[in-house]
Amino acid sequence: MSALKDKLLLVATDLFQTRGINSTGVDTIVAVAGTTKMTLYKYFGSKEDLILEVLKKGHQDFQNWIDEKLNASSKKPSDKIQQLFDYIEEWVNSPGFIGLGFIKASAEFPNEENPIHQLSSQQSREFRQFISKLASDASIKDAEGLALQLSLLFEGAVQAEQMKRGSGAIKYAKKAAKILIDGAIKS
Amino acid sequence: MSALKDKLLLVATDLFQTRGINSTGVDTIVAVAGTTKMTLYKYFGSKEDLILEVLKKGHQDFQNWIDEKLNASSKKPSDKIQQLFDYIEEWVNSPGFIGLGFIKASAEFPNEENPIHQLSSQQSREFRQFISKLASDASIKDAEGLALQLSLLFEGAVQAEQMKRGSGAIKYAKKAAKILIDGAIKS
DNA sequence: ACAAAACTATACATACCTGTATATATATAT
DNA sequence: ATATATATATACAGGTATGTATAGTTTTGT
Repeated sequence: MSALKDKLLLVATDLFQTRGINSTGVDTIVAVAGTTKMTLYKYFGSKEDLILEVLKKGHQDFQNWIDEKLNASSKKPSDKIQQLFDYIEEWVNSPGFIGLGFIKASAEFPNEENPIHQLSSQQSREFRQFISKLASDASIKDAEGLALQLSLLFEGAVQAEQMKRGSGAIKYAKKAAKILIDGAIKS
Repeated sequence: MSALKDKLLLVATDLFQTRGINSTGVDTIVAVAGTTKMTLYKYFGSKEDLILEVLKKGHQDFQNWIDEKLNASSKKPSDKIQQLFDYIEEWVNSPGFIGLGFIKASAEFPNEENPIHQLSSQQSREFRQFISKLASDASIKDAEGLALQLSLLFEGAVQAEQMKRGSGAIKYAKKAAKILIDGAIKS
């Protein structure tokens, strides 16, 4: 990957999250990245392409991070799901945290036929399935139901944190997750 | 209130939710409302003013609706909080449901100094305080903690439903809410 | 009927947006 | 060294955005 393409993705990710996607023009992106529009349009055919790549990279980075953390800490399935929100909390409270791309993107592109909306929707679904697998590995009966509940807490907390840094939402989301997981294990 | 102003608010509310706020121009709004820009700018000094009024009206309407439902059904505080998600489910599944304005608005205007963001943030806080009062009336100890958790479920479910109608998120949010409320009562 | 208010129609100023055309400069590789 | 790929600089086309200016029409109240 070219250094400039990387820089453009990085800058766009940050600007999209802090100023909004529609409110961030390509002129601003190239100015901050220290390059020109010609270069941006060489690597990304359109602004839509850039947005899609930003979303893909953000989602991959997050999934890889969480995956590594879970694999490094424990091999026991029932531990993994219990630790999920510990790592989410760590991620939310890390200095570089700027939120989740697909939450903002789905709000800014609500039309279900829009490719950006479709990708956002898919990423939300993928993360839910990831939780669902953790749950079913831990022998939880209604794994999908629990996964949906935990994803609501997760997305709600990230949204709250995007809205106001240091909201403390993640702390209570974690407590709620523990209660729901314990309840799902026993039943 | 003038009939045209009302119509403009109604049309703007719908278009903002279904197409996004930044993606909806005032020309589109007046065309759908069947009037002209001159009239829009007579009632609303700017597009920002219109957005703010749309948000205020949407929040008031929702709060009034939920308030009435809760007051009509029961006078017992401990019943009210238990029924909260029943009515939220009814609201989400009602035909005219288009989501919550402040969720989309805070995503589209992430800058904390922006008046639209500030209003969104305030409305989210107000609804959380509303839940908190229900909880403390029901003699729940950590009323604020529970209120935060329930608001995460609520906003997460509405977001999921905005993303994809018929997601079923609210059904599981309701189940989760029941577990969390029962847990908070006993402790 | 007549005056005031409300509303429409239309054109426009100004600014910004995405995307491209053209020409030039700078690395890199063989 | 020389060709090739990479990047810059700049201007501009075409579209759309918000907001206003100006003039005409319709409705309403008395």
